[in-house]
Amino acid sequence: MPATIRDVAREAGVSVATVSRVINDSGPVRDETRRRIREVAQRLRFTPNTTARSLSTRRTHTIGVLLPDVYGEFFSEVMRGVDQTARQHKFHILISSWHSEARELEAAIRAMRGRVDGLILMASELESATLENNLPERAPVVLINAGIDDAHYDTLNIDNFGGACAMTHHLLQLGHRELRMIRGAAKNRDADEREKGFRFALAQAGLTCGKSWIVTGDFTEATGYRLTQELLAGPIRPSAIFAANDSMAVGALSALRAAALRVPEDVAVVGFDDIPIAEYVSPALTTVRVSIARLGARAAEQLFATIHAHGKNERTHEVLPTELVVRRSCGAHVGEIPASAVERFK
Amino acid sequence: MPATIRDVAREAGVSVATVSRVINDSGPVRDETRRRIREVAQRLRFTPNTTARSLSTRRTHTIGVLLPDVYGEFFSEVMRGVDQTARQHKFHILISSWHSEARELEAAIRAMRGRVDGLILMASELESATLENNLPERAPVVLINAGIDDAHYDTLNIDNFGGACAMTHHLLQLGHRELRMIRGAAKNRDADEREKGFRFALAQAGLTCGKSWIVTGDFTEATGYRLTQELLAGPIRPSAIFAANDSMAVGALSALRAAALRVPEDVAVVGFDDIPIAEYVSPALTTVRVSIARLGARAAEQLFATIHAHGKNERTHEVLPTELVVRRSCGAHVGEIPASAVERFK
DNA sequence: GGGCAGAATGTAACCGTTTCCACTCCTCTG
DNA sequence: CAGAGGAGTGGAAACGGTTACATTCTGCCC
Repeated sequence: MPATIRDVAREAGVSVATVSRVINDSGPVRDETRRRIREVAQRLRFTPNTTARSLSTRRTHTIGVLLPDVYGEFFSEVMRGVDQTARQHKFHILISSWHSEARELEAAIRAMRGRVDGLILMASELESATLENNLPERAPVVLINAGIDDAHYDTLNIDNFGGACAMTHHLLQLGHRELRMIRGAAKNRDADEREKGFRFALAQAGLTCGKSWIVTGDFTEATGYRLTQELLAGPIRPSAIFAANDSMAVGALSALRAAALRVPEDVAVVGFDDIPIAEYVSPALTTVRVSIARLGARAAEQLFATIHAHGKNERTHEVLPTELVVRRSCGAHVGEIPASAVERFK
Repeated sequence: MPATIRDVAREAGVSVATVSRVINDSGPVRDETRRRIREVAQRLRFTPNTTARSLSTRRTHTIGVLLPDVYGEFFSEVMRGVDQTARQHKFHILISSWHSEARELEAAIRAMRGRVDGLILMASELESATLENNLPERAPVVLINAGIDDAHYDTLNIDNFGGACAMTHHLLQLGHRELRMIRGAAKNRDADEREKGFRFALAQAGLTCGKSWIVTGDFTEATGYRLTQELLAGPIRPSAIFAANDSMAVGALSALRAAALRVPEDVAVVGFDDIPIAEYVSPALTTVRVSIARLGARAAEQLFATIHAHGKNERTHEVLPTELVVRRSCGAHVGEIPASAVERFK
């Protein structure tokens, strides 16, 4: 049975209030008393019971993170960022993922109630009402890549549109005209925006997006592979394939190799995300860099700002920039394989 | 201010005890009463305060997961498994990672105290005493890939030795004699065991492991790349490079390509882990499959078993088997690129 | 030396549950 | 019909902290 604050108080010959003051460095305590209490606490191996403390203070010192489970590489990177920031603030992380179903998401949100001081929610198919109904009134929430821009919540988005736009523009500049896109999962916000960027850039260049130019995958290597085969089976051979994420691009590379086509000479391939592997595949992948860890870190920072301000601060709506990373797979021949990895989180 | 059990009790004209009985389905309550209480609870949007509940029951319905942060791909896969299992048991997951320093690990363990009912700990450089000192007496703990086999804790390990052994044997059978290994981080248990397997298989074949045959990396693509360059700079060209994980193997492939060497014709390359990308790189990577998600799931299952048995059950020490996955990079030419991804977690 | 401010400390209520125990009705049994 | 036993319920004590408020010390000033 671990020691309680009362044990310490008794042993040190003081009241629990004084012990509490020493533990939390709140209120005045004479040096001598403080020293004695510290000594006793140490001897008794006293650790404040966090549950009791939470009950009393109504703060858990914990944030919740709710992620869709699809994103493999994404997942760990986001968490890396969140974890770093949380550690700085001495907060803990309660994590949960949900699997496609909206009802499951609701359950997950509800389950976090009372356990966390705030929530980071990554959900592209989310409705405002879902949140309202399942959260206690105005709990601090940061939405990552959410489908809604509710003024009540902080939001954080990746500049998917801009990134896709830039990439498409880049391909067009290289002379590619038979562009194809393997977009991400249906109804996924990231996927939608990347497609829009693609279309926009085409339109801007005065090109019409052919009907069969866009096919729908689900962000996995496997669909990248399969859909590339489909694209190759079409009447006109694509000159460039823009996969909506790197995993699918890797699948595409693989399929092209199997079809004995050279990249980038016969077909260019580009991706999105810049996952670590991107610079090591052959040819090194031209892609759009998104600092995923940064995303997690920013989300956490936003959340802590709101938590500390007791929600009295302004809501923010941030869009993280993306960066075009040109390697060999697009045919621009600018990049070379770096001998050392990029520091991925600053 | 959310409704409390007292509000419900008052509104329904019963005592809190009865409400509690209805909520938890404990003890007898007349149907009519139960109905009324349920109705009131719903109307008042009553949700039991988990903190208060925890304080009273001394159970948090939460498990802690402590991971080293190095493993990128690993991380998310382990969590996938843990999450799945935790969900089934209706438990929550408190997550934390520590960064290399043992002291940080201790702090992390202590921080979990009181917040969780049990702990999954992945730590290869862990000492028994560290645990004893920082945990409350005999809390349920499952150690993954721990350096210790303390009889007091459940342990779960990957058959690193067997896997590395099998892979080495495979290479030898293909006729390779100039083998090299890029081992994982120093002092890492996985790395150590894989190296042992490598050495053992060599010895068994009557070969002596040359002094410069083994170089030490840190599990990242970058070191795989750099160390391969080093190996190539040696007096004798390696005939096969065994990277202790797939990420480093990918780095190796990249370095060989840069050196204009063909894989597997000039040099064979094999890895360990079978991360998703492995079958999509070129050439597809021969590797050792480890079901990482399975590892997480098993760990969680063990933990729940112990939690539910209040620690009265037997400690278990399980070793998860590995499987040789032969693709093209070793030169055996057996594999082909599958069109659909393997279902990675069952 | 009395009065007083402020520091140091103590008392006890409170946070929202669970649960032990006591109590009241019933119903059944001998 | 007395008594046992069980179903249904309520009262109140935990659980282990925090904190508002009360009280006691100190030292200082006039």
